Amino acid sequence: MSSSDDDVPLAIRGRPNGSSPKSKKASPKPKSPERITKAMEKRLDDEMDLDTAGDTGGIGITVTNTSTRPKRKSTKPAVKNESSDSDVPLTKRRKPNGTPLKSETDSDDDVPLASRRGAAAAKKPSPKAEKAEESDSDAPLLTSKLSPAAMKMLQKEKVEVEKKAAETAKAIRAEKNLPTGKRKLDVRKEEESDDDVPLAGRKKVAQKKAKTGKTTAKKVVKKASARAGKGKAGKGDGEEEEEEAGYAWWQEQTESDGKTKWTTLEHNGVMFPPPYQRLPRHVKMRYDGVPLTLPEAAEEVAGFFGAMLTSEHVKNKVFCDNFFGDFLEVLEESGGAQGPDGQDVDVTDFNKCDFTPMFEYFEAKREERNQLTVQQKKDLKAERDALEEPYLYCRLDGRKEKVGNFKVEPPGLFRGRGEHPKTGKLKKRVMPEQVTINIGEEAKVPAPPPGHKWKSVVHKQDVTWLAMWTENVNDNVKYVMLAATSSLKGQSDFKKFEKARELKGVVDIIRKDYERELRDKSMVVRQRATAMYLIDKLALRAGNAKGEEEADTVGCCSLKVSNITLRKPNLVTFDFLGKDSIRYYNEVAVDPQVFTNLRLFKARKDGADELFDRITTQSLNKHLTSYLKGLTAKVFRTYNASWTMQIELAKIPAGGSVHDKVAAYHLANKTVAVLCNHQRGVPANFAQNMQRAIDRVKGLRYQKLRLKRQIAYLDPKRVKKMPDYFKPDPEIQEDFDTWVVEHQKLLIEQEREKIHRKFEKDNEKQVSDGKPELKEKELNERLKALKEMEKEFEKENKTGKVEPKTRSCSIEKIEEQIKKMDEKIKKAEMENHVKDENKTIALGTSKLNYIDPRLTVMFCNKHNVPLDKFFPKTMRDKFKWAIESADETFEF
DNA sequence: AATATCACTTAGAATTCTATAG
DNA sequence: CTATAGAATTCTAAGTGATATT
Repeated sequence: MSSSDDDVPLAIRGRPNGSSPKSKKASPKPKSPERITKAMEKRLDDEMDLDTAGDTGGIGITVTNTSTRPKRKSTKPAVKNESSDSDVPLTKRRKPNGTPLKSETDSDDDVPLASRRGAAAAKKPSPKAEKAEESDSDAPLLTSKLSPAAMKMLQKEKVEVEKKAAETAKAIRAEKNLPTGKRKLDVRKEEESDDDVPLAGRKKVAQKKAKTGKTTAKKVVKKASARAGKGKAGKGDGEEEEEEAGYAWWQEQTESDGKTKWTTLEHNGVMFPPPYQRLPRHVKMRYDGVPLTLPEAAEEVAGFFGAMLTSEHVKNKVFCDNFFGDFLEVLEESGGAQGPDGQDVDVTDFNKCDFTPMFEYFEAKREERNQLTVQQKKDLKAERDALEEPYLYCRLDGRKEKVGNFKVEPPGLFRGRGEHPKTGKLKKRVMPEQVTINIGEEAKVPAPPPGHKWKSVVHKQDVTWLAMWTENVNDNVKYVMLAATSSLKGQSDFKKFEKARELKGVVDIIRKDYERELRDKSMVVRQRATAMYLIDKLALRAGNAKGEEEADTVGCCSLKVSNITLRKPNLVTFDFLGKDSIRYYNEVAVDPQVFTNLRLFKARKDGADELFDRITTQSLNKHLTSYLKGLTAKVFRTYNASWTMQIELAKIPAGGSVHDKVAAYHLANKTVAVLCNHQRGVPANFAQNMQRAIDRVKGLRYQKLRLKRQIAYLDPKRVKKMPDYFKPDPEIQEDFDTWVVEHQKLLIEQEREKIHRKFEKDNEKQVSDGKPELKEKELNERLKALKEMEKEFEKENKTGKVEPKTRSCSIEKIEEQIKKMDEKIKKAEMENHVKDENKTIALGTSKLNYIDPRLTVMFCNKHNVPLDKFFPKTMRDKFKWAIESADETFEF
């Protein structure tokens, strides 16, 4: 059983000397020397800074010694019983957020599909980590998991990809009549001037014009016909449609100064959550077995926890402590708890609290809601929709635009990810008095709820938010902004991808520069070059400094010494918690100079010290800006993701079914997701579902065998002629005789249920038709079929033959059926395999944020695949600009 | 220069909807 | 038709990076 679970609940880390809540950690003096000498590099070899453990061949993992583990590791939970976690079903295991050592690895795995790579899988540190390791062969990573030969292939491929990138860059510059020289000054100037074109490159405009002309024309036709068809549907009809169609900003060439986001803005403010409704009197939490009567405010907070009893959060000590602390505070403020006789009860011990009555009440409520008829549900929904209606849209510069999160976040318990020190704290109800409204000067200010007023009303035209408040747990600002489908968001999305495409034009120079600077004498330069290398090759995030009161996670610039392990000759193991406390685990063969540098940066530091102690994200970004205005570390992620996608998509051959194309696209998508380390938790009952799916396929194989056995029945000579053909598929051969009996029982059982259900239904019908109920006799009559089945199975098991049900059944027809069955089996098996492979990989994030949507449009056009195979409704809305401006010729 | 503030994008989990296998 | 699995959507936390402040 995974011991990684044990890492979840940790004691709250005390914050020394009441530093200001938001202060970022004070950067200590750099420990690394300012200049690097040859001697220092030489000396590295004499120092014991490398892990010498392990034979070279192995993926054997070096266990970092305890002193270099992050603090987080060494802080052991005060109370922790090992056994409690082992009760958690496999499938509910939490992802390993705790940077477990390899040795803590779960040896038992989530029921794997047959094809699991043996040794490698067994050694994996955790399911999460596995993903990182299992990087697809196409991922631009040099993963040491692979055989030396495969590694070489990979390396070669990576080189190819970069070569291609360099060629592209040169081509771009050549097109601009620029020298292809190294002097970046020239390039920089050009890029900068180019950047003044706010949207697409000027050259593209003409091309786009032509394209969009087409679509516009089409639309006009459609609209006209729609109007004609509707006839007298309404006079404002045409106008309405114009409204809904939205603003095709990508067809305009208007330049904005990039500062002003709007000139007029009207909206209806925000929607507050409904007020708290008290629980029925009989629903009470218990304290030491005694039902408590709580004041309204305290009851609400208790309910927040009570509703979560099945969540993983309640197993987290920090979460419980934080909740309980805040609960007690509210309880005291609101007057305290009473027992059944009205006596005061002093609540002090979390462990004496029992929230199950509340939990059960909420569950019952939910079930009740579930039981409503379809119509009732519809009515309820309509009611809700009517309430939301006023907030759905705003009017920005006269245009109707969709608003995103117009609902004020309801109170609840803060669900911080990973080891967030504040997780579980009470998120208080937001009052109108805390909300600032941003709206046009001319516009009518939305009325605050009766008896309340807004904190303030502002008219900031340089921002896009409509309303704002500060949340109480982390003092973070929450904004109400437009939806992703809005033109404002669309434009900035477009700009993001255009910036990444601009990077194409300079990326080769940047790469040459940092490769050279890997050997620079200056520590600052060398650290910067090394960080650039990691950001570029591994798509690491920038890694801004973080505060004391946040989860302890890192990105590139904030990597700690303990996050990397080095093994000669040039293997680096990255193991750290990144954004959202998602583990990044990767073993990579790096450029030898990078390896040397990392050794140098680690030298004479503690595990908790910063690896890159002389650079910051700001200094790194400042440097990047000198190549290209607006170039920052995050652009590399976008660039590498989209570029990788383009390369992967280009590999997909023409021809084949739509199904094949879809699968191939998803595979390309997966490559990108792995590159970006996008992971997801395995759904609670994944293993169970998987097993069911596998059993279903086995069942199909048996059905296939039965078809063959029909042939055996019709033409017994064949069995002699080709005995192998009549054997069960190899996949079910093992213990077939035992299995098949079990399976047959199951089939009979299923049939029995079916008959029962049918009987009951028929009975209901009889009753509603005013006829007498069916007799028990009738049921028994029907159940006789089961006996028949049983007999047939017995006979089949003896003879290996099945009598066809229908007379007119030719061998040819049966063979046809077998073929169909084979296809069905193959498809189901493929799907199961993919499902298992992707169980921990989140494809959505890269599709939504990193892969230029025009690539998907290009792919669909080129291969004639409907776009909705990849973009669901909301994405099609969000990427409307891409859908209407790209065709099969688009190149990132 | 450090750091605080602000605005915005990116992210996985949780919830709701829906398609389809049974 | 209905239960369920998976897809889609919603929610809000957690990043990045620009700019203001000290």
